[in-house]
Amino acid sequence: MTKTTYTIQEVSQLTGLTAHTLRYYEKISLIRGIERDANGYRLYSESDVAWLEFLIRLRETGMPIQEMIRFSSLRSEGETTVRQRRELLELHERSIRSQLADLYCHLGKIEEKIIHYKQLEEEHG
Amino acid sequence: MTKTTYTIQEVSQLTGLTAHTLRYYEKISLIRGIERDANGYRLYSESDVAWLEFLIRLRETGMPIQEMIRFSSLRSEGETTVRQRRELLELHERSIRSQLADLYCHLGKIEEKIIHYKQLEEEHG
DNA sequence: GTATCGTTTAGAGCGCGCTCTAAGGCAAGC
DNA sequence: GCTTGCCTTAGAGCGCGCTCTAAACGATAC
Repeated sequence: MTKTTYTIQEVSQLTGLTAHTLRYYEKISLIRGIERDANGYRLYSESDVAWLEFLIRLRETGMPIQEMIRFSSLRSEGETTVRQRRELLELHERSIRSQLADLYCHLGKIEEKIIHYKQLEEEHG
Repeated sequence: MTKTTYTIQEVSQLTGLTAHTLRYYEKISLIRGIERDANGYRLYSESDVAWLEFLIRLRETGMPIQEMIRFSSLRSEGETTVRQRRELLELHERSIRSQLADLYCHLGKIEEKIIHYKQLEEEHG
C-alpha cells in the first residue's frame, strides 16, 4: 500500500519548494483544494505533488505566474476546459522553442567571443 | 565617413534599452567612460554600442548583473585581464549549455502533456 | 522673453516571485 | 503544567532589474 498523503515538509523536500512558497502558491490559487487533518494541517495527495511538479516545469520554462493561475483556474473547471488548456500549452511550447533558438544564437556569439579572447591571449599573453 | 557618435536617444533605438536604463547601466558601472558634449550630454561611440549589445546578450542568457559588473570591471583594467574574462565567459558558456539541456527536457515533458490532452479530447470531446 | 524640448542628476517607486515575521494553536515529552 | 516544535494565518519585507519623478539647465522656435 503506497502512502497517499504528505505533510507540507514532505512536499517541500519532494519538490524543492519551501513551505512558505507552498502556502503562497495556495493563497494565489496556483494549487487548490488541499485537504486538512484534524489540526488544520495541510495534507497533500500524490496528484497535488504531480501538479506542483508540473507548475515548477512551467515556471522554469518562463511562464509568468498570472498565466499559470489561468491554467490552474481552467483545470479547476474540469474536463470541459481540456481543449483550452491544450491550446495554452501549445502556445507555451512555441515560446520554449523560441527561447531555445535565442539561446543557441547567443551561445554561438559567446563562443566567438571566447575564440577572440584566446587569439588575444596568444598574441599578447 | 561613418558616424562616430550617438546621442542617448539614438543608442536607445539601436539597442532597445530605454534612456533611463542606459543611465542606470552607467551608474552601476556596467558601461564606463561615456564622452560628453559641450552641454554635458552623453555621446556614445560605436564601441560603446557594441559593448551594450554584448551586455544585452549576457543578460538575455541569464547572467546576473553583479557578474556583468565584474566583467565590466575586468574590461576596464585592460589587456592584462583577458584571460580572466575568457574564463568567466567559459563558465557562462557552460551555464547556457545547461540551460539548453534543461529547456529541452522541459519541452519534452510539455509535449507529452499536450499529447495527453489530445487523447482526452478524443475520448471525451 | 517665454514656451517647448530634450537633456542632466539624485533618488524614490515598482512588479515579480517569493521570503519572512508575528502571533497564536495543538501535541508530545518530561 | 511547561517547554519544544511544527503548524496556522495575515500581512510586511526583500532582491532584482529596472522605471519613473522632480528639479534644474541649455538650445531652439516664435
